[in-house]
Amino acid sequence: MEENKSISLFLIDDHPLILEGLKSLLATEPSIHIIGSAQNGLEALNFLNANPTLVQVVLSDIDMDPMNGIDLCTELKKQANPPQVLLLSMHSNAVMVKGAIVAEADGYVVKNAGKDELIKAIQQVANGGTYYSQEIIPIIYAQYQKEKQNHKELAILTPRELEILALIVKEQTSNQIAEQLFISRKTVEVHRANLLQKTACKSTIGLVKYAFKLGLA
Amino acid sequence: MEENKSISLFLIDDHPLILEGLKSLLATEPSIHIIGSAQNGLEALNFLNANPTLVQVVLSDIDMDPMNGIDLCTELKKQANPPQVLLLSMHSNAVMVKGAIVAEADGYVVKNAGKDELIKAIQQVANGGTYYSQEIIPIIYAQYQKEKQNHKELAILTPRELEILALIVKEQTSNQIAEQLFISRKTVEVHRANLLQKTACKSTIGLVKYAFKLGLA
DNA sequence: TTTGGTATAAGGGTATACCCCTAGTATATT
DNA sequence: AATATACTAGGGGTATACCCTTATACCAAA
Repeated sequence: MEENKSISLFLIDDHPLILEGLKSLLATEPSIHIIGSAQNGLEALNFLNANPTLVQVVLSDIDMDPMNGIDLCTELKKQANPPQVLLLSMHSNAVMVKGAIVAEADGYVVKNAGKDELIKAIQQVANGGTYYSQEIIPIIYAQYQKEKQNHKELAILTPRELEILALIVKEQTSNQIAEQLFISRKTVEVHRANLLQKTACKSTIGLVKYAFKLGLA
Repeated sequence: MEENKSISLFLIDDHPLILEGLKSLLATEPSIHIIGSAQNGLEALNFLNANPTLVQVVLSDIDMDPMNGIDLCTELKKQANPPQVLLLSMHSNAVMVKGAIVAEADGYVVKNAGKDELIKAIQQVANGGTYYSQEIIPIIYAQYQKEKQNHKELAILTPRELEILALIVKEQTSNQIAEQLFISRKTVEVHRANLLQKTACKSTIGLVKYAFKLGLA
């Protein structure tokens, strides 16, 4: 079942210029015919829900509002006979790629791919396969490891320690934190000491930087 | 001098898909003919230097490497008879727009503009005019004010104070900073006091947050 | 030439951060 | 029942941060 019939494609991108560009680009490819297009995930979802089984492959940008490409994919894949979803993105952003995988996207193509690669990706997912641009794979892996690391580090800190860290970042002294939490200043100091030890920081300044790095501030 | 002759255009975008898309898009417009294209600023600059007076309008993306669209524009505008430069961007990012203005770009079109708007922009800059997408203007203004504020705050701090702030963020104590800068611990403490006073912070923690906010860390 | 800003330095004082130690209580986990 | 972990709390000590005031030297702008 290579390409006996032409593939029905639905295009989604919030930038009209790119949308029109992709249309022109793919218009010359006989194995693909474009059913329609939308400028955001919500609009696309409405069309696809109203016309099920019409579209084989959905080619969607990720950055959109309302409803980005990943959320659209998640919604589509909940259905009984979902179309194949091929996501397009500007960036080789690992978080996005991870999101795409979680959303069960059938493929992920970066925009600095060529026309040939795009067409190959469309054909591949249309045939029930997957297509992820080669270059993103190492990036996902690295970022994935890093994220795992962050979560592990956060898990070390107890709820109380996180609470106190938050107050430290708010420029509160140990005395103020103690009053606020109805505990002794000494207890706060114990938590501080544990925070320093667990995070391997030399001083409160390190804790603040740590909080920033983990996005707690 | 409306459009007696067709406009010679040079296209630059690092994403082949978008580049090819734009080509297809503009190919149908009789008032414009595409001379050539490049995938980054450096490549474009080389071509344009080798072939001066050939190109009337340069339509360039901003995010590129090596040499982004703004730097390319700056370089081009240094020359005797520079082409008109129309910049394209994904984002209505104020910093970029400001950069474009500083670089003396003749226009700035966001990618969620339509084909008609793009052609209008090209024609307008080809005729010696300028074209900035309507929607970005309020955003520039707001961000511009904010930036001015940031710069004003930064300007308050003397070079020495910035130097010491950087060391504070690196978790150095006053004694360590003093040793490192071959000055007295007391002097460092004076600088700290001035930093706290100028930034209206309560403690070193505030200074660290301040440094983060201003992108110094 | 005076004025103002910057950088330097010092003495003296209090509050805070951080170090060492011990130790009770509650809640899970095994 | 025993063990582990989190949270609580104390005593005692040193280093650091931060507050007050005063003071000198340099340089540039008014």
